[in-house]
Amino acid sequence: MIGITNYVKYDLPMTSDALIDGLVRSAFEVMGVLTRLSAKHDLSLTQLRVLGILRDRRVRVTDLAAYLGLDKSTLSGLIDRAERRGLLARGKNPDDRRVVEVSMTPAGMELFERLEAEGRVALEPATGRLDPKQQAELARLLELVLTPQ
Amino acid sequence: MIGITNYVKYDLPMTSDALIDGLVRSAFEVMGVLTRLSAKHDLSLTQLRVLGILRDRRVRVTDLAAYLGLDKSTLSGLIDRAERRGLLARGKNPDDRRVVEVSMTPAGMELFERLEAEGRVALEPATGRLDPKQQAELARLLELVLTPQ
DNA sequence: ACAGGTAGTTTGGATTACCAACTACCTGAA
DNA sequence: TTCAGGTAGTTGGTAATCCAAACTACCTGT
Repeated sequence: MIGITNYVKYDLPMTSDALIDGLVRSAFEVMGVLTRLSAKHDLSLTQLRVLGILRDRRVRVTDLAAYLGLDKSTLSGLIDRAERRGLLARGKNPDDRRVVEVSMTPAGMELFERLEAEGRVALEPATGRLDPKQQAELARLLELVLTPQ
Repeated sequence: MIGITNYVKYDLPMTSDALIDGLVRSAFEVMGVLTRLSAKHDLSLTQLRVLGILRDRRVRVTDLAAYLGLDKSTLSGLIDRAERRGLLARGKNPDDRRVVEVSMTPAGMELFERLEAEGRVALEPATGRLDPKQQAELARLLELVLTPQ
């Protein structure tokens, strides 16, 4: 039994607490920055995220909901408000008239690009603590962690 | 003018898009995991965060609000609900009777520890894509990025 | 042609968040 | 000692976010 226990123990992928802790803390840090940034422009974090997704795409509501892990009904209201502000537009799909395709307006694009630039500046104090080589290494490791499979 | 432009350009701390992108994407990834985890136990992300903060501390409402970047009134309701569920407790400070100190109950502690373990498992697919050496390196770089100054 | 399924919206309710106003309490200066 | 002004937290009002269930409009296969 002891042998089996040890086998299982050493066979387990032992992720260090430090890594989990770092990932969670950096997540909260980044979300804090993005939340403050969005709030400054009267956007919610989810709205910002939607803008980011629609940046170079035109997406149907169902796909947007699936991607964000939200209910379609949640998106309805969110899109309503963004449309009223002129940031997003609803479009019909001629092949299937049930489908609503959401896309960015020029105003939405402009706002998103401004937010993006401000985000870069806001994260600078953090990223600036690494030298270029470390930045590249961190980017590489995050890419690895994020890549499915 | 060209000279000045170039000077400014090269003097700027140029953070690569890849790093910003990685940080933001990993933040959303981690928040997604934590959100699903919290939801499974009928907690909000903020409640989970409060539990994490109170894990080994007893904190006054004002400090909690400042730390989370939220209004005190937001905390009032959140603490109400958590108290009603038996996860948190309000305590009086004898030195200053205006102060309310929030602390975790044993039930809150137990729930948080369960969440913590589940979080480790939920993040395993991501962290498991790195070998132990890479995990340590990523943890080190994140620590650097997160450390003020 | 129509039964059953899919895409979105609407409605209702809980939570989260803010601000402003309020209560209770503390502190320092007269 | 007193009391004016400040601080800690709560309450009430409003808006946004989110979900689930019910609904409308539309598509698809038999």
